Amino acid sequence: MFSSSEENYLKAIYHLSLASTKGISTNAIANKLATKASSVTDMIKKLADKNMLVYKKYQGVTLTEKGKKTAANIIRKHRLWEVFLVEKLNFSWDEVHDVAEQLEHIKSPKLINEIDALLGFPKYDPHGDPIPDKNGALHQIEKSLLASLKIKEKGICVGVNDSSATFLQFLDKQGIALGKEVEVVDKEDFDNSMTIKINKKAITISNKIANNLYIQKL
Amino acid sequence: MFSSSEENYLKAIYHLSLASTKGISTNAIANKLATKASSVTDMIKKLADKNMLVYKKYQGVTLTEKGKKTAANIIRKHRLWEVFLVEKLNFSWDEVHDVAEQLEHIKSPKLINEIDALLGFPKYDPHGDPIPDKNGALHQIEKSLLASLKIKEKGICVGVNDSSATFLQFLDKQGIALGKEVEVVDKEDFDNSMTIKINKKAITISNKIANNLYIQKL
DNA sequence: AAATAAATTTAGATAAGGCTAAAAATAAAT
DNA sequence: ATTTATTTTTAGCCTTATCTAAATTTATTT
Repeated sequence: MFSSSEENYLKAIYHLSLASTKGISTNAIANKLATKASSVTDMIKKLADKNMLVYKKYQGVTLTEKGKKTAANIIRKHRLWEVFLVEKLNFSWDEVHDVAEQLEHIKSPKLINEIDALLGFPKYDPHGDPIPDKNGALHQIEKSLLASLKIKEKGICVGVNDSSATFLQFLDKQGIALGKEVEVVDKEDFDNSMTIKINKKAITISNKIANNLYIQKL
Repeated sequence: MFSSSEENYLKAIYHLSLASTKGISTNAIANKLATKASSVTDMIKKLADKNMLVYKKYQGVTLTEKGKKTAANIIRKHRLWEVFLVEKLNFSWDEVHDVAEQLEHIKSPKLINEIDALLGFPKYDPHGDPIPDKNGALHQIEKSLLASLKIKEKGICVGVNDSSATFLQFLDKQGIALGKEVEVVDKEDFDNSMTIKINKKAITISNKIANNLYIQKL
């Protein structure tokens, strides 16, 4: 059994591993968890003792298969709870993160399996992120950043790269939601801003926005 | 904000206070929480500093109004989660306690209010215990221990005094459930066992059983 | 009322998780 | 190839929540 703190480390390392093939550095973990490098060193020693990851001094860490599976299971719980909050409890997608962050640590296999069933075994969370299955496998769909689309290309909004409340609320205000169709109308070389058509209306968004919205090309 | 540990102390003291008019002793708390008296002394000092209870050395403790309200709110969460688990997630009444013990510490007013609404604002948990309202008020119904009924008296099962899995499973096996009608057919002076009629069948139960089942007299 | 028993508190330790500051190792730059 | 900068680790300390053992207070007996 793992403490909430250990689980948070595993989750952070798992997320960092997706974006890198090399070992994950102490500093990267410290940064992700808003903690200090010295604290990370202590914890990764502990997780290495528990065979959750491989650690060689000064070389960063790599999750073992057991570590990956454990982390994926926590992420599975987090994302299933997010779906539950939105689908059953009238939470909006910008309100779910902090609560799911607590709920993911509840220990009860039956609980999460029943939640999964109640929701009809969803495959994606409210932000478009895939929900790992019971074995920890992820079925990622083909998706591109909106920023990478060329003029005239069309696609469906399928996910966000930033789940902060401010960004999500901005999308709400602009009428941008998962499942909606967008078309790139124009791109500006100077600042990489782009004009897109969504809800039959043209709106202009900055490059920062376009770099945080995932599209499935049509 | 309170730690899970602080919340558990408040809850334990609240429960003990219901069964006693005097201050709650250090030992009683230690016993309830399966911890040591010295640990209790430390914690009640901390809770006294936070104005949750009044503590005078060697004299036991009494919850303040704030302490009562805080404790009632935790119990409210516990019991609402129990109802949720039984009503929505196919848990049986002997499976809910440990999970609710974890869920009661989740911090999110919106979460528990939405759960309450989803369940239709229930007034009792699966064991027949009343759910405190948002102000911490309990609406206890009139109930008696089955052991106190005389021969020929009838009533409806409305609660249990012991929520352990073994006791609840025993009740299941005997076909005893909340809402069912029982009649005392006979009582044995020697061991205080009694024969009751339930589900149109007569069964004999020990005094220990009869002392853990609450009845609303008819 | 004094002596014994029981309950409670204090003192000192421990473990988990985190921090700061200093030391050591690795990486980058001249 | 040294020097400098950055990263990582170690060492020592803090807090929370425990515990054991000893000391103290209250309760109970004789």
